Amino acid sequence: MVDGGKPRPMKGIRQLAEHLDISIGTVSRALNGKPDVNEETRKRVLAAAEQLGYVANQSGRSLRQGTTNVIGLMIQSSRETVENSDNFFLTVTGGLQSVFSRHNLDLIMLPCPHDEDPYEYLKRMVARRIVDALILSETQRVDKRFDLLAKAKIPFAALGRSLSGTQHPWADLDFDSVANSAVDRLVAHGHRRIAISVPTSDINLGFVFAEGYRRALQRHGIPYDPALVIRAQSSEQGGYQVADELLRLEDRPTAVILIYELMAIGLYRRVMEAGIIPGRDIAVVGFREAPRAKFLQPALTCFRTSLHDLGVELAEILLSVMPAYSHFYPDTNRQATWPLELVPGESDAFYLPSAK
Amino acid sequence: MVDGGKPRPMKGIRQLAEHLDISIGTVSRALNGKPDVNEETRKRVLAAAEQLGYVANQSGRSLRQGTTNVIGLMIQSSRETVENSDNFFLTVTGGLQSVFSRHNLDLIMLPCPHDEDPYEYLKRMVARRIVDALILSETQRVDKRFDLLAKAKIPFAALGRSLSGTQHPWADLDFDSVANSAVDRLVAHGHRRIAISVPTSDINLGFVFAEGYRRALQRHGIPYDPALVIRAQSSEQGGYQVADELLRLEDRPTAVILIYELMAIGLYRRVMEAGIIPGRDIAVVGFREAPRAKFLQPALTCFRTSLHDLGVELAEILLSVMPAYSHFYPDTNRQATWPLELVPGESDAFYLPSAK
DNA sequence: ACGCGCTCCGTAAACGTTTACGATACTAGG
DNA sequence: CCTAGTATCGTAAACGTTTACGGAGCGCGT
Repeated sequence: MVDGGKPRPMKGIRQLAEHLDISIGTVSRALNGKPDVNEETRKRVLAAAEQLGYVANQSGRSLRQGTTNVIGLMIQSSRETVENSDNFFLTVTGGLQSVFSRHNLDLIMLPCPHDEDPYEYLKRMVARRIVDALILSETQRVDKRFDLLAKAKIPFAALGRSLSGTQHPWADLDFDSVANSAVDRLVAHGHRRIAISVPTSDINLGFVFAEGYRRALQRHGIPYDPALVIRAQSSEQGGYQVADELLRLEDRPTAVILIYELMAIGLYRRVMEAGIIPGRDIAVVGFREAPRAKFLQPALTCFRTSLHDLGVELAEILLSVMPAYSHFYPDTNRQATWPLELVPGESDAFYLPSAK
Repeated sequence: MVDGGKPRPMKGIRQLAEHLDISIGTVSRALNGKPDVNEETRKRVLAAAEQLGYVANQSGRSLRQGTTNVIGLMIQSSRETVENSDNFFLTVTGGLQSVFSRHNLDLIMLPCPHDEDPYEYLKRMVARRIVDALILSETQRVDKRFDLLAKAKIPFAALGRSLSGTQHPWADLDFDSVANSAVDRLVAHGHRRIAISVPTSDINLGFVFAEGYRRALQRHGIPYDPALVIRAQSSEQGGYQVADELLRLEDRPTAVILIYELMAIGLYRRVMEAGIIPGRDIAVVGFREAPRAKFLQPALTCFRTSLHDLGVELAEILLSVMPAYSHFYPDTNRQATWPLELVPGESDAFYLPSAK
């Protein structure tokens, strides 16, 4: 052995260059797949890099080419989110990464602290240029963050819709038609007094959900009663409160649609305390996680989808608005409502006598 | 108005300097609170920076001073994690951030893709120098990642213990004494044949949990039966499978300890299918989330803790091993087992006839 | 022999900061 | 008036990359 074959800690591309006895520029070109470099030397460079464990310093690279190869997913982890979001984000993240990794992009999650204004937090992250592009989640009905990103000219997409940021790219669960189908199904079972739960925050999905519900009622000629739209946290506790509200109503609904399946746990509990059996005395339809719903007693009728695939779609949408990658995804539809599939359970299986 | 008061997009500290008509070095010193700068000019600089919306480019800063002011929390989001971890991470993250933000450190989450080896992923992240320090989670019993970090001389702490990385700093839930207390309580109720669920993966908490269980049995003179230690996913599905296993045993246990409270949903379901009523025919004790457990029917006896405060503790532990911050937390205990508190429910309230 | 094009490689500038160092002005003490 | 000391500021180097540019070597056609 001639000299140090032992991989001592890499300092930078310079060390690698003088170890190979070629210029630093050539090494860089070799590593980055640039055309004008001999295939023979490229192999040597790659081998040496692998052996010495060299990985390009991100700060240097970012500084030079103004790009970080990192995509940020901002999550607010608001109180409500912490209660309800489950592994929603982790699952979507899996889908996102499966696409990003093909382009050597890394995904990081940016959790906005509870006590910081999301807008300010985002502004800070944008200014620090720590990411090349951003994915926003938990979109509000009006959400100033879109204007911020548009003004900063940072590519972005959203996990969820918003009225702000005209025509911004997004992918979102089809809350609208879920509410629609749920009403349809319940009406077909003879129900006409149907309650619905919506989130307490101004998150846009609540509005979309409620609009789908309202539209379905109208289609069936059922009058809209605001008292049946119940705001509650998307948690077991929230489900308990929903049931509480329902029991308090004089003309008690015979069915209820929950925006989050775990709410059913609290709701079941509360109505049973009142001697009411879910699936027999009251119909319940939930949303979003079929495997979980199956284990409730009675099994919750629910809507299922692949959040992973939603992540894939969203990743492609984002890349299609990033100049450096848009040629890979030229004809992408920039706004995707993600379908869900009904999974029948026993929680709404009974028919009201009034139905024929 | 003299000239452009309108904040046009900031290019860098240079623009800011010539706008103020002072040197770039002084601006930098002013912004960073260095001593040798006139208080008067510092005020002017800060005001101008605020007005023009200048924020230091992170790449430039990182390149120069070799520090990023970012802490990474690596999460693996393995299949099992996605099923079970819930908002565990988001809640702990809140605690972490409440400490980090005091030091102007940002926390990002690094989700390792399912199809990538965690070790390789971590190596990549370390080499790219995207973070100053790292927090590992979902620690395996033997976990090579600790050696990697030690070798790379990157400050780190772990959310969870491991046998690797001798004396590495960590904070962890006290799985040991939870299992202990659960057994104590069940034995006091007259149970002697007590099953326990552990994770399917090699995550260390499963071993710790099982050890506490085993130790408690020994203390009570109850023989250890390996058939009663049931490996299952920490999910509703897993709970269902646990119940399945229990029902298949010839000498059926009268009590079961679950490592994750949502497993109770599946377990309840399965045993009720067999005509067995939880809380009457079989005692169930769960773990980790009291507010959720309360809404199960019967309410699950459970152990509660503040994951937020666990995050706070972990953050302080990490900072205490970071040279730049260690003087803030000089006498921190570097290894913290986090206590949990029993929340009695109805799922284990009954006493076996054999108990006096 | 000459010019041209091609392949491959080295040189050096540039990215935006921070910071060591030196320069300047001013104050105080003699 | 001179000097030392202090407060404040400007200058320039350095961090590790990427990349525009030019140069060397070579083959080939005229």
